[in-house]
Amino acid sequence: MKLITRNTDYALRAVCFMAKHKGKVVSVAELTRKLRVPRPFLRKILQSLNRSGILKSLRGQGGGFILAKDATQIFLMDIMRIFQGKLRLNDCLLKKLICPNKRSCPLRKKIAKIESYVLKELSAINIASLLE
Amino acid sequence: MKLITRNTDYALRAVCFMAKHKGKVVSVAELTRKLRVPRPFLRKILQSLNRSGILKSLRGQGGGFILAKDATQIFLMDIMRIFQGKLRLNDCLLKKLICPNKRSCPLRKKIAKIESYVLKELSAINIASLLE
DNA sequence: ACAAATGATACAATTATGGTATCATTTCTG
DNA sequence: CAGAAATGATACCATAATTGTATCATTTGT
Ligand code: FES
Ligand code: FES
Repeated sequence: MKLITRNTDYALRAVCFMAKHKGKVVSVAELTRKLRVPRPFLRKILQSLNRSGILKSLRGQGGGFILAKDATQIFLMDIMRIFQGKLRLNDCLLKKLICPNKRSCPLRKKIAKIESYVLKELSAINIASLLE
Repeated sequence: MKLITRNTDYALRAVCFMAKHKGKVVSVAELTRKLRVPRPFLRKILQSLNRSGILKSLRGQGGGFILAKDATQIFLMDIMRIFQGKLRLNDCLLKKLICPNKRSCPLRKKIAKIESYVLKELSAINIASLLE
């Protein structure tokens, strides 16, 4: 069971690279060379990051991508959410067959507690803290 | 991102049912009726639980399955591990491209911490606690 | 005008999940 | 002993999610 999927992974690499070269406009071509990530896939990923406001894009010759905010303001959870959706550990597959009344379902409660912890921790990790 | 997959779910339902009817030998036929789970799939699942020592099976006419241990001694994590493998949140996809030396990789450390928490919590939830 | 970049989007391959089918073996019952 | 009712083992199939590729349109610097 993976917590982080491939596209989140690639996105992280790209964002970290750009954080290390703050202020520089980086093209997909360069990122592909530096990160060894399949180029068309990386493009798609960067476009998502752009739409989500993590990156800004500059079109035309000499264009590329650049961080839209400071590295301390971009969190792991933000990026995960873009590519993996909302973190939902719960959601009760086991409809009422385990617990009599889902209102007070003990399993749901326990899993909800785990979920909120994971969420809190992932939300606290920012890109800047991954560089040093 | 699901924490619990379908087969774990079905397994949980079955085990909970059997825990409620402690001592009774239950056939797949009966479980299928009660849980509304596809029969051949459920068979496969129960056979796994048998091989893993969660259930005992009794073959031949009048046979079926029965819990191999007390419901307080069967933990959510045990069942998850059977169907979903080891919980690995970490494993560094992002090979050395983020962190200079993976020995002291800050991301790995943080994720390892989250993993161990999740593991601990899931390991503490036993079947008996889901019945009441 | 042209080249170099991204935007949008449709399509394809691979893998994981969820599920079915079948035949062999065991055991109870008459 | 014969036959039915159960599981054991295992191969196969279907669907969905993940991981990509390809292509054409648009923007922009020179
Ligand atoms: S197990 Fe789902 S509501 Fe309780
Ligand atoms: S991000 Fe993988 S070793 Fe650090």
